[in-house]
Amino acid sequence: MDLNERKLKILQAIVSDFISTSEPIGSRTLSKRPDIDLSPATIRNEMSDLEEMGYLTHPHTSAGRVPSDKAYRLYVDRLMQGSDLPEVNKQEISERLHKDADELDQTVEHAAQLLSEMTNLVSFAITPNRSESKISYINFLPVDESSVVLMIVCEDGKVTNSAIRMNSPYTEENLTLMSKVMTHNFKGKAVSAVLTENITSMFESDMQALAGLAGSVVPSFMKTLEKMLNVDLYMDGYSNIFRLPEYSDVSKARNFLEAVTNKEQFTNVLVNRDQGLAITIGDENSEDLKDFALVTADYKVNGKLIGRLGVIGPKRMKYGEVTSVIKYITDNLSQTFEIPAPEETQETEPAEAEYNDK
Amino acid sequence: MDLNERKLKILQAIVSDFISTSEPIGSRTLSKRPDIDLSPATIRNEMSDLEEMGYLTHPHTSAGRVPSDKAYRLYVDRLMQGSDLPEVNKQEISERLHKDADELDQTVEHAAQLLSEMTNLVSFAITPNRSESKISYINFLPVDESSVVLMIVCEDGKVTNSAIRMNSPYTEENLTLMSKVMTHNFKGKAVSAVLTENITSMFESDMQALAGLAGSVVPSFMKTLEKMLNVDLYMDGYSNIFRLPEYSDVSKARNFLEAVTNKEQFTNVLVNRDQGLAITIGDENSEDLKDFALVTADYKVNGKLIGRLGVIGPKRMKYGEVTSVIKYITDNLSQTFEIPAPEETQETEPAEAEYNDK
DNA sequence: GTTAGCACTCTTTCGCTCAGAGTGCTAACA
DNA sequence: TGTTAGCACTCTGAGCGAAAGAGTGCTAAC
Repeated sequence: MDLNERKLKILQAIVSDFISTSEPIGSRTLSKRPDIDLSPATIRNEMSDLEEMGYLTHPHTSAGRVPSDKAYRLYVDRLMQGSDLPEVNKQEISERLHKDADELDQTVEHAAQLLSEMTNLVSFAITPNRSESKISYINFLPVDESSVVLMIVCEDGKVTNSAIRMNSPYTEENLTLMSKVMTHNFKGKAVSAVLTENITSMFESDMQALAGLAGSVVPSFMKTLEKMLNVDLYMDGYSNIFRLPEYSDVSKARNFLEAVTNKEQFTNVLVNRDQGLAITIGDENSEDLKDFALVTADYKVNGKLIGRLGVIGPKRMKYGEVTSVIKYITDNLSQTFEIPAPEETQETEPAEAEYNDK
Repeated sequence: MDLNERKLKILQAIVSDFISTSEPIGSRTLSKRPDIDLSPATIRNEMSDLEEMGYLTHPHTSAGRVPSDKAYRLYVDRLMQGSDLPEVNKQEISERLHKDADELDQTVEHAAQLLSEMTNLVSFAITPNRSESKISYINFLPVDESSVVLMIVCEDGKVTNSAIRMNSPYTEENLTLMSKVMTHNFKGKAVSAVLTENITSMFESDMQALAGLAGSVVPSFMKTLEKMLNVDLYMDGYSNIFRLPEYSDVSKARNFLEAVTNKEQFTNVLVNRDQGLAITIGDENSEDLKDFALVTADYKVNGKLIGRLGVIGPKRMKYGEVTSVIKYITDNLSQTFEIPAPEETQETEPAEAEYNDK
């Protein structure tokens, strides 16, 4: 038995109808669609075939058909038409992303908010692992007698800092020296590379005076590097899911929330997805997410992967709309932060003028 | 009619029974309690009085009594016995908070996690507004030709940084100069004070060369200061609420989630609470939180308010347990980060030894 | 002042029926 | 041979009434 044109047409109709209604689709309903000119009986035969082939299931004998995970996959790969985003939405996205677009992190949060609003699903954003970021410099700054701040600046401009409590007194000169020694040793190296080095041995060859500081500083330094390997997860729109009929059962809603608020586990899932636009449906996901579908896309700046944005929701998701919103937003993000773009930035002109004046 | 001893006893029994069962309490149930030696009929009379006085309500004629907000308030103020935390729990709290206790922010997140686990409620933590933090120094650091990082260090050791995209080329010397000028002007001043100053005018009297930089830098500086006024909100345990029978109705659960995930609004509520241990119940809260109870407590370091931790849940909350957990955790947090405490910190001894070796 | 008794109310649950939706199969049709 | 009409059958879900259970309020007696 093969998937001929007619079967595909019926399958497509079932999937898209089910996506919008979340009700099992019966043969009579389908036969009324203008694009399907077949009698209910014929449709029933085809449905029966499709069920045998694993594309449809039956909640119970006298219910209509429901798409299987396999059907969603086929739908996404071959059947759905990628809806083009209405111009109004495009405009709204652009406007809301450009307003306050000076800080990447904040803009990404706005993007996630926007995404959950426009899709009515739960959205998320992660920053990539920074293990391959190169260190630009390292600075220790005095705070008070017993604490200093460690600051690590990467070549990509990302700054990480953490407070260090000192076990022994320090002088500002020692701190400066420490900063210089460490910067000298680690500048240009990737975070992951530094983490595997034997740092303490480094200080033996260096100044004796620093050894005292090193006792307090090195463990904190290592911890801070490890902290840089963490992926930040931002989520939005939790309550959206409760508007969907499939979660009118509280225990289902709770399962969803539990899967999704287990940050560590969920982050792990997100980190390990394919790059670019990735859609996973039902059993393509890990066990705890097998009732859901995820759509993610990456945004890049100057070709470098910066982060990942996406949504999670029920398998009967408007894949076409969702992917086009996500793609539009990630593309927009990428453009906004593209660096070699010294075009017509109107606001800056006064500043330039001021500068040239003097 | 006054609240005599017997009425109080009955009221206490009703509130505490209702807290643990969430079922309306009938006169017969109460009469079976060993500590209440009255017939159902007598209890009914008292209940009727208590209802008239506004402490109890009736879901319908043939249902038992349910405490009103007023009753919860009385219960919290006068009737409940503050349960002392079992030693096991105390130990667990101490252990889990001290593990990895070098970074305050992270420890606070752990504390909130712990809190939601132990209370089975939704927990949250906020950092205080830093408008009165004093600036210690300001630093501009080069990243690449077109971007620099602005770093503001406060006297309390908190560091805020943001990326600035430069509209015009800069030299490292200029950056350093800029850092010095700004540090000189703002050191020791509170963030809120700096925000009201006319910064641009400051530069007129300063170096001409800096004016060019100022065009890019000053707006970002102001934005960063504003960012410092933001209060961070961390939340945990969303899914706990779905285990409670009162949220078996999805629409109620959704209302809860919506009230609580509206970060801006919810943060606002949390910021404006009384200091110290604060309990607000039902209509003591704002309209959108009128079905819930909140318990919050502050943690301080060296007498200075550092942050606030708490839970939100149904009004029938185990106030005794919850407050003792929260108090124990906040006290513990305060102690952990108390600075002039160079006592027996065992973990640091190896480091010290290492130091003495050399 | 307390209590037993009783009529009354309201909710919840259970079983039942019935309508509706949909299927699968068979037989007829083009 | 593929398509369709017809029909028996299945299953769900809504609606209904009865009955059980919980609890009250009132009255009258202790």
